[in-house]
Amino acid sequence: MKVLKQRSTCPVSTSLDVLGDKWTLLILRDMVFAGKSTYGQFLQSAEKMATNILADRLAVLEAQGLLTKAVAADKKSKFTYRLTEKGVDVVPIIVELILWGAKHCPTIVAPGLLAELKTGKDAAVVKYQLLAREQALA
Amino acid sequence: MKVLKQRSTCPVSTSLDVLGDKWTLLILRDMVFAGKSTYGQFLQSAEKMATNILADRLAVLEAQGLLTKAVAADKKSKFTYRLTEKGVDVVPIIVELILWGAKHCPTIVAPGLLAELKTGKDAAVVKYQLLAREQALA
DNA sequence: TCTTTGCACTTGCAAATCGCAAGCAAATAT
DNA sequence: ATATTTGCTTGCGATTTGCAAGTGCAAAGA
Repeated sequence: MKVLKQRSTCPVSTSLDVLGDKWTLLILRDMVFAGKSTYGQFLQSAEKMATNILADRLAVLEAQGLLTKAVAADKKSKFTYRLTEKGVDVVPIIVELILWGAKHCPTIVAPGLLAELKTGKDAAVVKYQLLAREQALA
Repeated sequence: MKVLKQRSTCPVSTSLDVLGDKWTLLILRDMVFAGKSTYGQFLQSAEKMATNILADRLAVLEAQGLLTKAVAADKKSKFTYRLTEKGVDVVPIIVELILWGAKHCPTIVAPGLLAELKTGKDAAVVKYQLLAREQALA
């Protein structure tokens, strides 16, 4: 079981203890905005994360209760990762990262999504959280 | 000059290229919510970051245009770091980290701040961004 | 003037983490 | 029976981190 060190009792610090690295939030992004749920799908992202890092981060996220791991419905040799409520709650953080990146860095965002976030951020957050919950039941 | 590698054109990824580590956002937190502006003040935080890491992150943040470095008004041997607009724009990200951490991890938040964020998040974001801009002029 | 103190880093080094390539075992597919 | 897919694990060199100590400069004190 993965144990994380808590550096202080500040909420920003404790959040970063879990989410503060270059890969963890990309996994959650893929689950929320690309509907991904398996190890193989996560590996195919543009950022090309290493297999050992992916395995490690999935274990941490499961240990921290942001996602659950279950045998896939179609294949016994496959696992399906789904977001818990604690995981669904990071959607607002990802949304803010999208907005900041889109504004200040050279990026490519799906134009529909960006417009949606700019005109009604709160509604969009609720929508993607609902979508994520629905996938968790599938 | 610090050069950052961009892993993809996804805005989440590019944001994490700059902000995605355990320390950078703590510096910005200290500037926004604790009014800190000097090397020595950053070192005094509860998380005890190493001096070389702090120097490196300040250089990256300056190179990336999130903050500016200037000789302090009172002492020529001191530097003052101030947020740019690009830096002020990360306030919403920090706010979401506070809310997630406060909800899901054992943390200690100033009760007034937490209530403020929960009852009127957008207003609170605007308020702390204004405060940060005022400090940047001081 | 000479010394001391405070501030902002820099340096050195062991330890931890990362990136990359390869290997492995169980479940399917052919 | 053999090959492929899937989800990891292992090894290892390179990079990054954490910790302690040192450096350079300006201002203050004696």
